[in-house]
Amino acid sequence: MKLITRDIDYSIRALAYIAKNNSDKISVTKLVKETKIPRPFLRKILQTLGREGLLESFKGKFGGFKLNKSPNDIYLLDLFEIFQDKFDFNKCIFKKKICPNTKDCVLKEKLDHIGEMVKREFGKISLQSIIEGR
Amino acid sequence: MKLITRDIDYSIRALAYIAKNNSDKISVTKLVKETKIPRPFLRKILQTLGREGLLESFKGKFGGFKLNKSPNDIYLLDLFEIFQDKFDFNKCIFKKKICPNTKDCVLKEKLDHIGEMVKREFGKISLQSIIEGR
DNA sequence: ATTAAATGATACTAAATTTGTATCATTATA
DNA sequence: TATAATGATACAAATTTAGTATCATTTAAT
Repeated sequence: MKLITRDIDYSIRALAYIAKNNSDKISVTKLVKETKIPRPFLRKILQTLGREGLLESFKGKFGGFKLNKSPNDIYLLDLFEIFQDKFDFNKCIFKKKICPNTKDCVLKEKLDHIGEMVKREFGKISLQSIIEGR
Repeated sequence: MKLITRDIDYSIRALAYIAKNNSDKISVTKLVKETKIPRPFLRKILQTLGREGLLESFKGKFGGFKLNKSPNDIYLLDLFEIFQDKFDFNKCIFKKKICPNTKDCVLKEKLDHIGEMVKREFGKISLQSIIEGR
């Protein structure tokens, strides 16, 4: 079990670099040099972050990306919701079948509760705090 | 992201059934009927739970499994440690390579902290509490 | 003794998810 | 007009999770 996937790890590295240099537009080419993230994967990730409104993108020669929000307003939770949450944080393991152990679903309640707790913590971690290392 | 894998879900269902009928030895055949868990998978899981000391096993005809501990002394954390923890809860995403963003590893610290929190919660959920539905 | 019904150990396979690649279209600047 | 960027999207590889199969050993009843 990993709390976050690689998408999110890479997103943070990229966002952190962009945030530190936010006067310029930062191209994928630059980011690849700086972060060693595989290029096409990084491109896909940045495109997603653009669509989701975290980054502003500029096409054409000398194009690139800028933050679309303050690093104080970007949270790990945002990334989690973009990249992981769609896969249902804690769906019942018996997909469309009827769970034969309905009674035991207190477990689901408990896990949901823990899931919410994790998300609350993710909601406390801002990009700014990561950049500052606090 | 799933907080627990199917191994663990199945383990709980099986353990709960065994706990409720702990005067008898319960065979895999019986458990499959009751829980609809795929037989060979369940067998593998129970063998593991045996090795790990949660279950006592009886070979031979009319053999089966019994709890080796009180349901009050079996926690979700035990199952987590048996089935998931070995895969490194929160290992750095750059495996053997040097992480090019050392500074950003405050992130790892934060995630580790959340991981510990999750485990603490797992440590509060006993088999007994699941059976009772509280 | 023999048979039936169970677990032990362990190797193998399939499915799902995660990670990463490739390509073609469009856009902006020099 | 050439170049260097992003947008969209389909595809492929690697890893992890889930599930199967098989052979050996044990136990109880007949």
